[in-house]
Amino acid sequence: MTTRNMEDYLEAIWNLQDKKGYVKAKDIAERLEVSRPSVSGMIKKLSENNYILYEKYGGIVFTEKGKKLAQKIKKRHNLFVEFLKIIGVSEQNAQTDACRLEHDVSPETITCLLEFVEFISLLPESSKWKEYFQEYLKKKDML
Amino acid sequence: MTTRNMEDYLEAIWNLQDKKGYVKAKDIAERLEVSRPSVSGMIKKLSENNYILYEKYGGIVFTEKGKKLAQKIKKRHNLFVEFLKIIGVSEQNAQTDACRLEHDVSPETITCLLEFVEFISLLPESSKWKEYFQEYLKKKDML
DNA sequence: AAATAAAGTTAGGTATACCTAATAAAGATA
DNA sequence: TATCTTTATTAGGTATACCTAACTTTATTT
Repeated sequence: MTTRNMEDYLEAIWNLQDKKGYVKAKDIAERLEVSRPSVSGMIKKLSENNYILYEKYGGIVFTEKGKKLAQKIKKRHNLFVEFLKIIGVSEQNAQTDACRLEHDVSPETITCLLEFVEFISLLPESSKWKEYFQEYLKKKDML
Repeated sequence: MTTRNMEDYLEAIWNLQDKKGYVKAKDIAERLEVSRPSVSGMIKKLSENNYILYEKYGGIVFTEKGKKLAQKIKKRHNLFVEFLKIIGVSEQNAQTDACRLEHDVSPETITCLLEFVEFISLLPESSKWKEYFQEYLKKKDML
């Protein structure tokens, strides 16, 4: 089983891989704001659980299993960010809140949220729901 | 500072208080599916942090501070449940997922979610957004 | 190539939260 | 009231995840 934390590290590694093309323990530490020993420990754990391939002082490479999981986590993260932005949360809070929300949610909720976000995104311009929503918020402000 | 766990216990105590009129450590243990020693430990901690008043082998009473926090947590929980139900999650999953989602979310997200749920709930019947949404899901099913 | 700097690991320790087994207190019943 | 049952606590131990300080390995510079 994967813990919340393993998921966070996998996601961080995925993002670094994506951005820099390689992954250094130091960068993981910086991104997650933890100490380097903490990263060492988690790398060992992820390696033992076959999410990554790793040799001491060497590089980090995803296994198929790890890649699949990392992608899944990343998708879930983006889904939450998208939703949060739809309801008006700022980019920054959307990012940090998504990191917290994305764990331990039932598959049903993921599916529903996905469909809801899709539905909203695909609404025709003419529906104007967003304008209505903003108008609603404005009215509330004035009370 | 309160941890995620303290919040879970406070919420459980609040709900039991509400339902039975009094709170026994045993009931907390059952509701949260933890052992009774775990409950003893948390009761001690909550008491030390002035969220509840407690004496060994005695009853549990909220302080003002504890009451306020418990209410806040409960409201947040209900907000998530409401939202999850709007997007079509079953009552049961909505309840369990809300328990997980309700922690560590930024105030901005709470506000946005609240306003969004309010907005959706107050839409006139004539808006028919729900029908559109269901129709959208049905069409997807058929692909 | 040797010295220095940077990156990674190990050792040892903290905090949270959990558990089982054993013990103590309270409450119910014979 | 004494016994038995239920409930609560303490003792002792596990697992996760974190930290600092000390050490090792790798990489860079001179």
